[in-house]
Amino acid sequence: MLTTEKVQKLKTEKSLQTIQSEVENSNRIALSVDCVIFGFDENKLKVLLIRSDLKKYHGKFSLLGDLVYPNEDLDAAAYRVLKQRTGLNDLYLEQVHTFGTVARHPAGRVVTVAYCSLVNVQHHKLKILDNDLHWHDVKTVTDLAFDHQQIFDTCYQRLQKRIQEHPLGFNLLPKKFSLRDLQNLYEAILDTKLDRRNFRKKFFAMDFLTDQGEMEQDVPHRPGKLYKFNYEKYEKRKKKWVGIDF
Amino acid sequence: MLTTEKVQKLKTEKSLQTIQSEVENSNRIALSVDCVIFGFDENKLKVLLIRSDLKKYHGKFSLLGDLVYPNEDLDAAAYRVLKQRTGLNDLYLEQVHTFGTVARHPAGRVVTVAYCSLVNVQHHKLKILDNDLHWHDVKTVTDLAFDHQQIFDTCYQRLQKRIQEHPLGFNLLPKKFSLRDLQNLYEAILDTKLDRRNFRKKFFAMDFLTDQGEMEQDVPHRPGKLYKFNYEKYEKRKKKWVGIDF
DNA sequence: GAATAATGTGTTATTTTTACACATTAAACG
DNA sequence: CGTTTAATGTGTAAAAATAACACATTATTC
Repeated sequence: MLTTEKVQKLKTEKSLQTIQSEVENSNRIALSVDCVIFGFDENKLKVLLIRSDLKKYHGKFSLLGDLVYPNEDLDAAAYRVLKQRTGLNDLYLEQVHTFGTVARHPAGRVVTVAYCSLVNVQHHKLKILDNDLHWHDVKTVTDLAFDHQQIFDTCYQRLQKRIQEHPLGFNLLPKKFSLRDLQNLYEAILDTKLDRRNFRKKFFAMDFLTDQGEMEQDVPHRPGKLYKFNYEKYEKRKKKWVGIDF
Repeated sequence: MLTTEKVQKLKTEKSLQTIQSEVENSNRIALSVDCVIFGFDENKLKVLLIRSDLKKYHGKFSLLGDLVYPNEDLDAAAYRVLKQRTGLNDLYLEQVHTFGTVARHPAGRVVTVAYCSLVNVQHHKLKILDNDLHWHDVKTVTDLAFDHQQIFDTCYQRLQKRIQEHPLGFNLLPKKFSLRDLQNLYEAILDTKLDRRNFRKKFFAMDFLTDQGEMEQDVPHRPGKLYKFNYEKYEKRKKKWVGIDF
């Protein structure tokens, strides 16, 4: 693969060949990616799960994962898994954490990199439903296969944190949404109740929502206004967070 | 390594053997850890660097890294590297990000997991100085070997963020420190100037500093009081951050 | 047309953050 | 020893952000 060139071995330096031999099979480890894909539907936060395809974990659910190919970028592997398993592509995907204890996988040493993703359930209908792929209410996620419960918990905590720092939530909503939709989303993700008036004030003050002049349809009560999130405005005004606080 | 048991292959399930074969050599990848170790000295933020031990990057500096052993937990590998290269142990170590583009290492496919660490330069004198191991001012870190510049940048940004959310900074200071020391640390890490009065007010309000009744020694001006960070009090009062803000 | 259930809005009190100035103390220096 | 120097140590007032809280409005349902 690499051109052989004459290299000197100095006291403090190693040749490419030396390193290459260290990178040989004996030191290699299987590497996988696991995707924790959050969605929002019926005012509940959901996560994509499938039946574990490993007999040992028969009946248990697991995250979407697969081995990383030797000639494939890590991030690309995460996108591929998502595409292969769900038919989804073109969405936000963030690396969260790498899990690497020796015994985490029953088939041998497999280090896995967890990715977190947020998709709009309305606009990204699943195209593949193999292995009971389904949206699972995060409130009832327990006892996943492998160490996937730990991975899920880590990603969920990260989501809770990130959602407060960045406008990720809008990826989970339809393009046009009411402020009630938005508040429901935040309440579901943060698992808390928020004051409606202060919530609205907060978001209006940010000034990233544009009034579409449209109203909700088919709601059994006074319809609310529909808004769009203005990414351009957000990008321009993005603030760098400074404030010591713990 | 694993006991062979009779397993049925169902439509949606794989046997351990099937998975094991997938985890075979052809799918394995070399995995390394790289440590970005921050210290603080002479009112400057430093980072531990060594000369790259790879001829191709002769003269360039690099982070402390090594391959992960197949039978070694990922976190353990990071601690081992730190110990082996510097003689240091018993310190805070946090996983930051995993870098996995195909061509990031000239010797072949090597995915690396970056760890970030903060050490007290005063209390953790380096015991090993091979390969020009030294504390390098972060302001002059440029053009590192491999993709280590990117890794360093990522870790530095993470540090800047984490230092504002958690009391990590105290790991970089002597056990007893003046408020000026503390402010210098924050100013160095965040690369900004802070108002002395507001800074003091902030930290006193947190109420995690205990007055040691001692004063600075050998300073060419009015000595300041020395404080200790009270970890117990912090653990009890730790606040969960809630506040949508972006 | 009355009841219902939501949307939509404003004020006040509290807390947090920012900006800013002067007296105090110990060391250094003549 | 007294003066200068360079830092520590403290308080207040304005501004901004947050939290608590109530009532009129609108569309639907019955």
